Amino acid sequence: MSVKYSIGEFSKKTGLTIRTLHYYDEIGVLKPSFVTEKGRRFYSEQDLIILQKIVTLKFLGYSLEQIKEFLREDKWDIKESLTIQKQIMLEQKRQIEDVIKALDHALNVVEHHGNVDASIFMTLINGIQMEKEHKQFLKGILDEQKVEQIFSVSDERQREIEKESVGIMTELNELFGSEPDSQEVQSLINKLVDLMTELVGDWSFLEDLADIDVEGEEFIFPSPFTKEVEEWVLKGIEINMQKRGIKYDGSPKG
Amino acid sequence: MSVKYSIGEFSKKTGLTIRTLHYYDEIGVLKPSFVTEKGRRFYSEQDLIILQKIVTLKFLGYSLEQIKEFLREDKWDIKESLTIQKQIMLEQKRQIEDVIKALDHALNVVEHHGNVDASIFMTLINGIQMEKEHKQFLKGILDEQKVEQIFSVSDERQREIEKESVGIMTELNELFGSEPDSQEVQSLINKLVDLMTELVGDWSFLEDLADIDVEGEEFIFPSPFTKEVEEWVLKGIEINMQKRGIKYDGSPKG
DNA sequence: GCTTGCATCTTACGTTACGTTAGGTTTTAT
DNA sequence: ATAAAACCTAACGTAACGTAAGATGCAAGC
Repeated sequence: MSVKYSIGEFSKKTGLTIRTLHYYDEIGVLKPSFVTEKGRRFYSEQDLIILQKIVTLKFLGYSLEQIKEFLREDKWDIKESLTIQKQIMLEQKRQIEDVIKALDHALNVVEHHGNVDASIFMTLINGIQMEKEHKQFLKGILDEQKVEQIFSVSDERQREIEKESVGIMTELNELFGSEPDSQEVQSLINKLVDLMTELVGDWSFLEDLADIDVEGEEFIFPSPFTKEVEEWVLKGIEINMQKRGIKYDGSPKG
Repeated sequence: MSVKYSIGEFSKKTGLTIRTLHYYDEIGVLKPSFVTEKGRRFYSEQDLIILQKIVTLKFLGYSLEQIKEFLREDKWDIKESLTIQKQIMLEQKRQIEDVIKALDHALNVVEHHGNVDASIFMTLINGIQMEKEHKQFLKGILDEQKVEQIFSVSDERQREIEKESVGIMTELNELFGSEPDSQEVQSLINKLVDLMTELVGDWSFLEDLADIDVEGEEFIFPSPFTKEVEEWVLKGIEINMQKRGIKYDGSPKG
C-alpha cells in the first residue's frame, strides 16, 4: 500500500496541525489508513483525497459531524443540502449586514460628536437594531402602507437626523435642572420633536399603540436618559405638545 | 430601593433565559442588585438599563468579556472600538460571501446535471474557494496584468464553463477504459482544454510555474478523478496536445 | 401545621473544533 | 550508545450558554 506520509509530513502537506489530524482520527472523520503497533499514524494518497473533501466541505460551513455522514454514504442529496446551507449562510450574511449598518451609523455619530454619553449611544444602536423587528411589529398593528411610509426616510437623511438628535439629547442632558418651559429647553425639544416627526411620519400611531396590551414587553424602547432626566424631559415635551395644541400624556400608564 | 423583579419576572421582561442571567451573575457582567440570605436574586430598574447595554453591545458582536470591561470603565475609546469591530465584521462578511458564491455556483451545476460525482464536485468548489488565494499566489509569480487578464471572464460565462466542464468530466469518467486516442475521448478532451483555456487565458504560465519549487504544496489542486482515471485522462491530454503541436509533459515530476 | 406545587437554588456535564501544555515513548541521527 | 526529533496519550481550556438532577424556598389551600 501507499502509506507514504507520517503525521508530520501529512500535516505540512495539508496545512492542518497535527492536533487537528489527531482530532479527526478521534472523532472518526479521517482515520489514517495505517497505524503501527506502537500507535504511529501513517497516511496514504487516498487519505489526502478524503481530507481534501473534508476541507472543502468545512469551507462550505458544514460541521464535522455532517461531513462525517456525507463521507459515510455518498448518497446524500447534494442539491437539498446545498440549498439549505445557502439559506443558512444568507441569513448569517443578513445579520452581519445589520450589525455593520449599526456600527456604521454609530461611527457616523461618534465621528461628528466625539465620545457620546453611553445611554444615548445605546439608544441609537438600539434604534437601528430594532428597526426590522419594530417594523415587523408595527405591520401587525397598522396598515402596511403607513408603516412603509414611516420608514421611508433616506439613509443619508437618517444619518443626519441621528447626528442632530444625539446632539440635542446631549445638550438636554447638560441642561437638566433648568426650567422645562424655558426658551432654551423648549427650543431643543422643538427640534427633537421635529426630527422624530420626520423620522416616523407623525406620532398618531402612538395612540393606536397605547391600546395594545404589550404585557411587560416595554423592554423594546430603552431610554437615552436617566430616570430623573427622563421625567424632566417628558415634562418639557408635555409643555411643548400643549403649545402645539396636541394632547400628549407622557405619564406612565397605571 | 427598587428591587422589583424576581429572576423569573426579569427573565420574562428581558427575554433572556434564567440560565443566562445566572451566567451573567457568575461571570460578573451583571450581578443582581439584591440577593436574599438564602440566595434568591432580585433585580432593579437600574439592572434593566445595564442589561439593555449588554444586549446592545452583544448585538454589535462584542464578547461578554469585552462588555464587562466596557461597563467597568466608561472611558473606553468608543470610536476606536467601533472601527475595529467594523473591520472584523466586514471580514466576516467577505468570508460568508465567498461561501455563498461557492454554494451558488455549485447549485448552478447541480441543478443542471443532477447529482454529480463527489470528486468532481469537490474540484469545482475548490476552484472557487481557491480563486482568491490562487490569484494572490499567481501575482507573486506573474505580472499583475496577466493575472487580471486570466481571471477576466464574466461570472455568467464562468457558470457556463463550470457546467460544461462538469459534464465533460462526468462523461470522461464513464468512458474510462476506452482508448485515449479514440474519436470520442479526444473530442471531449478537446472541449475541456478549450474551456480551460478560455478560463485561464492560455496555459503557458504553467511552464513558468513548473520552475517554481512549491515544496510539497501540491495540495492546492485536487483532482476530479481517481488515480487511474487521472492517468488515463492525462494520456488523452498528452495526445491532444501533440495534435495541437504543443509540448506538454503530464508525467509527474521526479 | 401540613402538604402541594411552583419558583428558585447550586452543581456539573454537554456543546464545537480544536490549542495548549505535560509527561512519557519511539524513531532517527550521530 | 546517546541525544535530538518526532510522536504518543491524557487532560484541561475556550464561549456562551442548554440541559438535567437533586435540593430548598415560599405562598396557598386544607
